[in-house]
Formats: sequence, structure tokens, C-alpha cells
Amino acid sequence: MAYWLLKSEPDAWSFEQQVKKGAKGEPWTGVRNFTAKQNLKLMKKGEHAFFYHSNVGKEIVGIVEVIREAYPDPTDESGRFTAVDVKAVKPIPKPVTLVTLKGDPRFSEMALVKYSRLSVQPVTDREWRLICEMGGAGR
DNA sequence: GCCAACGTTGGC
DNA sequence: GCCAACGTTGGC
Repeated sequence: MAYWLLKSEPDAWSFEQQVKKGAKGEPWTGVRNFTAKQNLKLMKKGEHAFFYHSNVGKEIVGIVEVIREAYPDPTDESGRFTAVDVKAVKPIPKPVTLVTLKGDPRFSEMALVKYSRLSVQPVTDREWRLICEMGGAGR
């Protein structure tokens, strides 16, 4: 079981909107970066990902689950890119901010801190556990 | 296949 | 709103 982190600008697609979609979930489209695409293709059904709000909030606000593995992104005319479907699992009661992660040496190697522009990132087991604890969410 | 130019992302 | 970082594109 791998863990992931998905970034979205809440003005475009927020965790609240994701929650409203319920169990049927929503396609995660619009990734136009090859590194991010590679990560999307590695995501397996049932794996969990953090939902991060970039620009507004700059914090991890929830957890989502992959319900459909990589398929061609319907919003990409060139056919080169990939989408997955995710559904909301639960919110993070106390969102964990980028500032917090940057200030904590335990996260100095985290992709979110080192490669802030990458929109689909892997998260290590340790990072996942720590952030869940800090956010007041169960695993 | 290199590399300069350009565009986009995202933190501040 | 600015600007740094960095990925992509396209000319050669």
C-alpha cells in the first residue's frame, strides 16, 4: 500500500466539492506534467492520498481513496496524459499546513517541501502516519 | 540531442 | 501581484 498526495487549488476543485460527490467519486484530471503522470499511473485502487489545497490555505485538508486506476485523461486532446478517479474518505480535523511541515525537520525530505510544484506526489509511510496524528485523523 | 526561450505553478 | 523554480517546446 503506497500513499500519495494530490494538490488542487480550492478555487478550481476543493475537498468540500469532493466530499459532495460521495462514494461515486470524481475524475482527477488536468495533470499535464510527466512526473505527476508517472505517479498517477502507479496509483492502485484502494490506496489513499492526502488532499492538499494549494494557493488558498496551503494545507492538507482531507484523505481520498483511489477508486479507478489510471486511464486516458478525457480532458486531454493529445491523449498523452492520465486521470484516476478518487472519492473522499474523511476530512483532516486539524489541517496540517505547509508552514508546519516546513518548520518540522521530520518533513525536510518530503516531496511537498522539496518539490513544491509537483501536483501528484508519493508520501512515505512515516510521513503519512505523522500527518494523520498531527491532523487528528486516524490512519 | 542540445539548449535557449517560453509558459506555468505556487509560495510569499 | 511578483518572481523564482522548473518543466516543456522547438529551432538548430
